[in-house]
Amino acid sequence: MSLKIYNTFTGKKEDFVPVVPGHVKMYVCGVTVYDRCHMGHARAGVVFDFVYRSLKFLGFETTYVRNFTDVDDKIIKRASERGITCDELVDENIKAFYEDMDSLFLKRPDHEPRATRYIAQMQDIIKTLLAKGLAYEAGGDVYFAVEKFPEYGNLSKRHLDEMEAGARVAVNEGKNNPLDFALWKAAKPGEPKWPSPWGEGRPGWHIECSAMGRDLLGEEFDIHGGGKDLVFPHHENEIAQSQGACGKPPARYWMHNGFVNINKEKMSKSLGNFFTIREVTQKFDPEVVRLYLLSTHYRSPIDFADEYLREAQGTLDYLYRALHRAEILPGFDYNFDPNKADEISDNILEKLKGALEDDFNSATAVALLHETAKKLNLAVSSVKHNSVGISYVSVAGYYSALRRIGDVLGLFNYEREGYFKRITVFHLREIGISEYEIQTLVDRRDSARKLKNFIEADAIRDKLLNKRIEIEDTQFGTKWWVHR
RNA sequence: GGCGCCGUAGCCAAGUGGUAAGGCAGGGGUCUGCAAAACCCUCAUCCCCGGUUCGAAUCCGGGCGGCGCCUCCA
Repeated sequence: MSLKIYNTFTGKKEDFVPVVPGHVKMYVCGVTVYDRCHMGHARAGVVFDFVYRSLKFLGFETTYVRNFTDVDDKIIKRASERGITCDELVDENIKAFYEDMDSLFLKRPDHEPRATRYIAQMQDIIKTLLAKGLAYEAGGDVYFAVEKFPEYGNLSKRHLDEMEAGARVAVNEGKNNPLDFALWKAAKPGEPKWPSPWGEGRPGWHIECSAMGRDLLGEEFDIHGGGKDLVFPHHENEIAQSQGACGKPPARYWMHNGFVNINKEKMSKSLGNFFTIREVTQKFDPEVVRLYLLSTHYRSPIDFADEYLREAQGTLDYLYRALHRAEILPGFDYNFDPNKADEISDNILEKLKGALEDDFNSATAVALLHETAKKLNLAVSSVKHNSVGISYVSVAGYYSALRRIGDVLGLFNYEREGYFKRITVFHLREIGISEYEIQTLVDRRDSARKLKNFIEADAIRDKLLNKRIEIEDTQFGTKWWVHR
């Protein structure tokens, strides 16, 4: 099998054929940096990070571009409300963006262009469009004339006459057609501005992606991604501009991720039902958030609720426990020769490949995570019970396969016991008990058990359980952890 | 009003022509002093009605229900 990608443009899953064999060029719309990122941004970020990791896993060389929109109406408005400059606002939010996205273990794209650094390239495109008669000037503004571009509406599957009938389009006196959109906006007093052949002003929203995509990836690249809400008008307009100027659509495959919902409704600022990334990662480990977001296919909507995150948390605990059990096995070798485990891991990774090639099916990859962890647990317990040499090979095979799946999903970033230490510290502070206190109680219970004083031992266990500390008696001694 | 998506077990969620992945919850076990953890077993015929087909959750038509876009938005 080979990679198949659902293309919004055709509405079908298609065989993926890159412009340059073996090399994928991908452009994903980033954020407008006027505020902190919410879970919707997290989903788009995680989804395309997963796509990026998948492409690499599948053996493609990949060039990934994700932009920042750092000039825009909302930025101007917010900066003036707060009494700071646009630059200050932008810098602050880019910094916050990196804190949030880094916390979610997103790999940095190869290029992260900012719109304001591409003013000249945008103006070049606008000049071309004017020269071709696809755009017109109106009092310092420049608009794209949608009627001059016959393919307009092909991406979002709508037609000009239908949209005009919709009548929800704002009327602007400068425009010939209410659906025409701004390529260049004349500057109002106090706004950021750049000189141009049409007077001082600033670029319209859509033109930046046309300019940056072309500059960094060329006139025709492979994948263009973003949230579903960008299909219209943003990507539709981007195609109009780029194709209008260059003669061909900028990208071959258009990928759009579904929304994050709250109670089945779109999370949005206007509904006031949104959560910022930092609010969520304060309650749940970022890897839990990743695992949850990837447990549903990227095109489907995903409902967001603590209850669901808690389930993902349970799964992540289970996975880390399985890894940990293998790691503490006497004689476990982190540097085990992977060739010896080939048959096992190859088989699993072949399945992973199948899932990724099927339009990046992360949900199936997550299922594979479960299956592999279960087999790892079995292999570990068989080693414990009869120490047959061959089982070590199985342990190594399942262990490395599990980690490999985790890599593609962006999980298991915490080394060895790091994950458990992290959640322990996090929750103990919340519960208000120290590790020392816990260990003292655990030791007292062990003494009681040795004397077969089970009433005392169980009383201590209950006491710990009340503090959400769970006890596990193993052949290697008594372990405890925070029950979440 | 136009366009589009979706409807799989109590819940979450894959599967898009050959007789339903995975997870949570539930039930029954193994292990354990008892637990916990882990493992094993168990738990659906795919919104409704027609049609195409040897065969459909999967294709077509019609309903019903939910959601999204058409305005800034991941």
